[in-house]
Amino acid sequence: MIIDELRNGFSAALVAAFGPEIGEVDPQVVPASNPRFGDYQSNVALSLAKQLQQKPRAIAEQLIANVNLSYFCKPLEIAGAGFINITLKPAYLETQLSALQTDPRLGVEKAQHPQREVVDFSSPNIAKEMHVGHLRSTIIGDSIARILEFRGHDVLRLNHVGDWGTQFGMLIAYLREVYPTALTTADALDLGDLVALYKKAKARFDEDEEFREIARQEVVKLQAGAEDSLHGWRLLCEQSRREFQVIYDLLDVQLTERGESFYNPLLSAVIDDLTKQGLLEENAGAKCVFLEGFTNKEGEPLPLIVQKSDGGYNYATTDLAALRYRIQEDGAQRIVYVTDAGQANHFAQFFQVAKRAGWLPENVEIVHVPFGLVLGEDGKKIKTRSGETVRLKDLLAEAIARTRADLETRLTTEGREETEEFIANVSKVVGLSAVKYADLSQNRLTNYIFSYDKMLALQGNTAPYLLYAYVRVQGISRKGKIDFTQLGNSAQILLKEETELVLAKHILHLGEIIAEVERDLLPNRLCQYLYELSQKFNQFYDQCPVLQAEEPWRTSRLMLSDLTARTLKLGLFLLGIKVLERM
RNA sequence: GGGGCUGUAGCUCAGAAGGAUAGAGCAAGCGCCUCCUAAGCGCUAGGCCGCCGGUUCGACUCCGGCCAGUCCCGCCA
Repeated sequence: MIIDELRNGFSAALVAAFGPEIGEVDPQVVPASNPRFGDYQSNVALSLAKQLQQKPRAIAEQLIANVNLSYFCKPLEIAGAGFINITLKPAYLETQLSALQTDPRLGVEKAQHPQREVVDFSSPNIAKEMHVGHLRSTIIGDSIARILEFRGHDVLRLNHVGDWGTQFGMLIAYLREVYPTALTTADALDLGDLVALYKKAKARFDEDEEFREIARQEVVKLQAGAEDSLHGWRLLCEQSRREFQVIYDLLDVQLTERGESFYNPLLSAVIDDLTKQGLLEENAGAKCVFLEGFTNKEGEPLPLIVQKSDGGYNYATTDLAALRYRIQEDGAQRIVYVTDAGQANHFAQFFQVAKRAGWLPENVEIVHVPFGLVLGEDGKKIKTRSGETVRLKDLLAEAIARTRADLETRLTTEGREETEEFIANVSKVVGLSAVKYADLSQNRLTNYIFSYDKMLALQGNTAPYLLYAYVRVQGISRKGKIDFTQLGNSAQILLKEETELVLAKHILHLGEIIAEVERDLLPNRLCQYLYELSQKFNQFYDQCPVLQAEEPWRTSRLMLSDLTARTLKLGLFLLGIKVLERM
């Protein structure tokens, strides 16, 4: 990457000017804070002033005298208090861009040390419908997985579905009573009815002591492997799985299902090992590990319960077992959990227990990637008009339907005729892209206000705006009957106009952005980059005729347009978004 | 009571491993289609970066305290 080359150049200059011990300091090369300061800047002279007992500008001068970057940078300039401004030579940019012409990775390097990484995301519950709460985990998790995969990591995408535990005892016990066929015959009930029965079962569980006991017995039967219970359970899982798959197919998300039940045989070993470590204590009949740094209202240490007083295990036990399995059997070097921010406490707690139990080798990193809630336009938790949780299926269908309505209106006003197939496809791609992009383009830590009108808007930082920029490039190739792959190896990119230079420089930043997203796991940075790319392309498109330009500018501009489109396509792919040729 | 996250323009949000006058979009106002889709581009206006202190040559960014919102806090996940 260009920035690495600059860093190396500055580090060498630091050694040459001030000796090897100074060579260790960070050369502080960053993208310029403002275009009028050039392309990059180094702030190292300011921070060295005290240590070297010299004025920043004097340090900067000595540095510049020792920097050897003239083969691709214009003469370095000192500005302000001692900033060193760096501007790249257009000829160098032209060469770099030409090199991208044949590079399918568009300059994005592979990770130097590829790792085995687990991304745990989506995680819906069996016998319930996916709702808006699963939206962010699914979309953000998928994008993170795509980016890690593209960087060359060996990624295991795990769907830790809720397919075990108390709620199943409850549901099965209730079905035995009111609708036993559901436990013996596949698809006896549709999922909507199942969800309704689940709610009734829950209500019954909460108020009926006798039923509670029956439900508990059912959990014990299930965990012990009783065939009739297992059979019913499998039917429920099978049905839910198919429903989930409809959504995953629609969203183009790949996942390996490995639910909570998978870890059932490993739970007792967690308890045994914790006992051996001397971490386990019994309190009011429950087995727990008392935590450091977590206290209750009275200031006493808070426990993490790993075995309930009735002998059953809970999610903390499962999460610990899963963590061990992923490290020992999957060989994970990094485990990323994409769940809502409300679970931050839980993760901090079970991470602590895993650490204290010695289950976390030095080279393994575990990280919770939290995200905020999805809110309605009133700023409150999103609900349907009748106050129900919004089903994901309905939410996506609505986005597609609204896109279709917008599209049809536009076709009418523009007098365009399009086939049903075209309309259906554009509506689907734009609608789904809009939902994904609206989510991803926001810093995931904050709550996010869900608005169809905003996400489907044709202007601003939205999916339709980016898709339109891509479509514009394809429009050029259609109109001019250009095959971008046949522009010829000898063709040169020439950067003359300001908008061409600005666009070119932006294209060359992709690698830096991807590296940043990989480090911080913040896909909104990539969205920001792609939005700016689209803006810069539109400015170029406005200022510079392409097809009508004289050679060699015509070919150069065609190449620049194609590079923009390929960068957009790749970037959007990493967000899980498809492009369109026309819209 | 403890803890997490958030607080930046009227609205929705960027920016935070410290760096030069704080950025977009929407909404408002004004321009630009004989020319590759105007689903676009340009211009104008709009800010005690929640408050108070501290560290630093330099703080929206780091630290401490306070205020507000929100979520979580022993046998649900």
